[in-house]
Amino acid sequence: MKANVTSFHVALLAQVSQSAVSRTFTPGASVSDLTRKRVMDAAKKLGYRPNAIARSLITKKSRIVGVVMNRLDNQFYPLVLQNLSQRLREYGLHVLLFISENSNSDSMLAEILQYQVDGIVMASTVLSSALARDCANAGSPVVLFNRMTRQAANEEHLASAVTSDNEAGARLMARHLVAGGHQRIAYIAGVEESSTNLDRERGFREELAVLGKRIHARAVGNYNFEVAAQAARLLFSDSADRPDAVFVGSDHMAIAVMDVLRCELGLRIPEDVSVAGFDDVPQAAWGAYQITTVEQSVHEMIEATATLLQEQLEASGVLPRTITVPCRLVVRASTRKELA
Amino acid sequence: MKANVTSFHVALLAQVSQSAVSRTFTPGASVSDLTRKRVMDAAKKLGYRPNAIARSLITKKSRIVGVVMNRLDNQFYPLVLQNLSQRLREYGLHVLLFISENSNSDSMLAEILQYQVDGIVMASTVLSSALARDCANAGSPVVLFNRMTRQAANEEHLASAVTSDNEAGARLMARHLVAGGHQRIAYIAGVEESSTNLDRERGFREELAVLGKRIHARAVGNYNFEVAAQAARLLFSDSADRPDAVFVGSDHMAIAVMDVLRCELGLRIPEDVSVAGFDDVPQAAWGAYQITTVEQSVHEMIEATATLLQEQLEASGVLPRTITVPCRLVVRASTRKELA
DNA sequence: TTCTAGAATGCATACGAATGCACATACGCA
DNA sequence: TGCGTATGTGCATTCGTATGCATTCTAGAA
Repeated sequence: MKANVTSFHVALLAQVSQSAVSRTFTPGASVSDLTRKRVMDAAKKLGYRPNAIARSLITKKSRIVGVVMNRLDNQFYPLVLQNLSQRLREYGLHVLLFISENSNSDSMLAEILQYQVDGIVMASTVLSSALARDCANAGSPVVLFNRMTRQAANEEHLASAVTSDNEAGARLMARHLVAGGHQRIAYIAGVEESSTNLDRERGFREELAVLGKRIHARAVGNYNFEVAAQAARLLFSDSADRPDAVFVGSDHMAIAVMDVLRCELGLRIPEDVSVAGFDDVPQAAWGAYQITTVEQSVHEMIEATATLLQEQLEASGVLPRTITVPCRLVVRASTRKELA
Repeated sequence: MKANVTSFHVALLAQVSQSAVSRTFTPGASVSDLTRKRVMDAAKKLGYRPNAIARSLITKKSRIVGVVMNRLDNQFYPLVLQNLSQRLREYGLHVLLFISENSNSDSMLAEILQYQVDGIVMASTVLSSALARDCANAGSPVVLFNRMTRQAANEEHLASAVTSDNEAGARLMARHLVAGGHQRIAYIAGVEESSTNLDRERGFREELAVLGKRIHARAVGNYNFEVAAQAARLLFSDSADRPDAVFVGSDHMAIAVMDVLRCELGLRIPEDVSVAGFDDVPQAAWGAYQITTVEQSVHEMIEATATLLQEQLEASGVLPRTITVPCRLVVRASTRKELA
């Protein structure tokens, strides 16, 4: 049970200097074939593994990206996490995962920065100006995932961002629902002040207006399963004036809504009421739900995230920027198509 | 934009030695109140954050736990990840996440070990003897999550493990299905050679035998959604001799099975056929599925994992051990209860 | 007042790898 | 032979923090 095999031990056995060992394990360094072979042999014999911690200390590159997520019960985020992890691994980057409980996201950020992460992906909290500045000072570029900073002007140059085109997606859905002949269209919001919700709600409202309609009723689901279920009960409490369509701010919430409508209120979908979601998580395609939704391409969003991270890592001085990924309407069985 | 504030800069400003700064940030070290205050003030003024990398190098404790998972599409694992992350954070540990794609789990392990992780949680691959030994040599205790090593005798002392009592859980389900008067009971396996599947299948088979029944038909779903759907199609291809109950190796697969049975084959659940799962993921409780299942308590399993990790971290020389968490039958609407 | 235990502090070094610099060697060409 | 260039190598230092040791300071007891 040999504890720590260091480059010195390898050097000793290979009869070369420690530098030679280091160079052998540094791509592109100048080492002769003979030396390399001797080092590799000795390393294998001793079971040597370069110490990433020590390497990070001197190179000032930890090859670690901090990823902050909120909760993982909305399946969208596990998918993001999985894709992101695999994509970053191709760059030789690794994911240090933080699940932000409630509000202590600044103490969490402190922990992240202690690890000298090369970058941060925030798919969770809104980043305050102060924190964004902290990260910038610490030399850790930030990519906001699926959310924008509030005060664009001021923080634009502090963090990159990836979002899908929430507004356009919501517009598509507005047109789809109106085309289906729905008259009393309701909206269930996510977290009200979140950029995703603001954009989706704005797009939906404005496109409805263009078509001569308006949001007939509205409730807040907070991107939360239980809260969304409550919102649905609320919206449908007045049986005389119940909506004939509900656009829900996420598939995850839409499922809660559908369960309430069908199991508790005995309504048929889409005969009695249409339900639509947003995200196109795998569950939206499940046989029992078949939710009409707006697809956010996880693949493209991850690609964009990787791009933004990389351009911040490679060259310094590159200004952060925002990439917006297009959305796509996915029509399934949960909404009525023909005019009533 | 000041790049790196080190303990020296703080020491300079606070007019103390670098040691004093270090001690101020080391719980339990000997520092006077006056010194501590001056250091803290200076640190705040400069925005100083201890460098965890440098600290790790000298203390040989990275406070990082490597977590290896397979895919995150089975919701059980995101839940585990979320709970684990939060639980470890209470110990001041952080999660370095690895999603193992297919087979290259040994190259992945090499990467993990380079980061000098304090421990490893494997919720993914079976750990070979060789790799287990590598980890032991590297001083990183391993906790296998939801899986056991194959050759217990030899590796027992190489890795700890947490599993639920898969066999007992499957027995409960066997009794439940038999009590429901089912005659042609089928089983859809997960990954055939996995310890979870072996235990579940054995328990199920043996308890059926005790009750004078046997597995009427069997297919393999590989813990995969699509494969499970195929398995269901296969099992029900002969309409003359179709099962009247299916015990599926995981809820995730059970959902695929239910979709096939209802949407493709037009069968009613549980009137025409009962379906049962394993895990009790949140989706199992969704209105459209309401799956009778065997609960694996994520909470208890995480607690056990944390315990095992901690006892390996604290004291050296403690032998690895296995904790088995009890299962519980959760009866919902997807299985027939009364005798037919 | 003197002595002593204990706390507080600073000095110097260590952790393990990367790298600037100086030097050695090899090769090609005039 | 001589010079210049390219390549390979080792020495010594560096990254930022923790910590053993020696030293100083404080306070309490004799």
